[in-house]
Amino acid sequence: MTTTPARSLGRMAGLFRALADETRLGILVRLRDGEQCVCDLADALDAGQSRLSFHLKTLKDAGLLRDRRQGRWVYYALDREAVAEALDALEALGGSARGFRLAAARRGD
Amino acid sequence: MTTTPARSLGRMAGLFRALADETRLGILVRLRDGEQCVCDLADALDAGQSRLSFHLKTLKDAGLLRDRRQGRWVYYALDREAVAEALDALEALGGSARGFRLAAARRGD
DNA sequence: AGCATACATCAAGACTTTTTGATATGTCAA
DNA sequence: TTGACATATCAAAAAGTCTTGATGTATGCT
Repeated sequence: MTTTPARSLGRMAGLFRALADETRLGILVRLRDGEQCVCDLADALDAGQSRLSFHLKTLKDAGLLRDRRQGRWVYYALDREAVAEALDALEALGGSARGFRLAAARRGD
Repeated sequence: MTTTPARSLGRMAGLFRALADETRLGILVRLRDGEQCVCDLADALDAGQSRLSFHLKTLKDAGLLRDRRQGRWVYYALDREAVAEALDALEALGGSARGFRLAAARRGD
C-alpha cells in the first residue's frame, strides 16, 4: 500500500473523463441494480441510438462497463472494480473526506 | 437519504470533468497534505505559468479548491467537502464496490 | 433467401477544452 | 514612484469531444 494515490494519474484522468458527462452518469445510474440491454437504456434515457452507442462505448473503453451479447440484444453491466478504482483515488485525495462529510451532516449543514 | 445517487447529475458531471485531467490530478495530489502557493506548484508540476493558472481556476470553479492571497503569493488548498461529494456519488454507483475491491485485494489480484 | 430488429461504426459539423504567448493586475521593496 | 515579482486574464490556434444522420453488421423470423 503506497501513499501515492494512483498508479497512474493518466489512467485515473481517463476514468474521470468517462464519468464527466451527464448522459453517461445516467447510464451508470440505470445499471446500478444490474445489467440492461441497450434497448432498455434507450427507452429510459432519452438518447438517440447512435448517441447512446457512443456513450456506452466511451464507458466501456474506460473499463467502467462490460458488455455481453445475447441473441439480438447486447447487455451492459457496471464494472464495479473500475468504480472502486476511482473511489480509491478520490479517497487517497480526500484523506478524511468522508469523516469530514459525516461530521457536516451531523452538524446539519 | 435518497436511493438516487446524485442530487444533480449535471453537478456531478462537472466535478468529474474537473478531475478528468492529469495535470489537475497532479495539483490535487500536491495539495493532499496542505495548501501550497502557486509558485511551489509551478516548481513541482512541470507546467507553464498561464497553463497552471488555467487549471487552478478550473479546479476552483468546480469547487475543488479554495484560494487565499497572502502578500504577493496565492495559496491554494483542497476543498475536502467537494471531494467527498464526488466520493458519495461514486459510492452510490458502486454499491458494494469497496467491499468488492477489498475482497479482490485479499484474493491477491 | 429475404426482411426486420438491435446495435455499432463512420463522417462531418458544432461545440468545448487546452495550450501558448502577450498583456494586465496587485503587491512589495528600494 | 519605479521596478520587480507573483499571479491572472485574454485572444488565437490546436486539439479534443459530442451530436447527427447514414450506412454497416449480426441475429433471428418467416
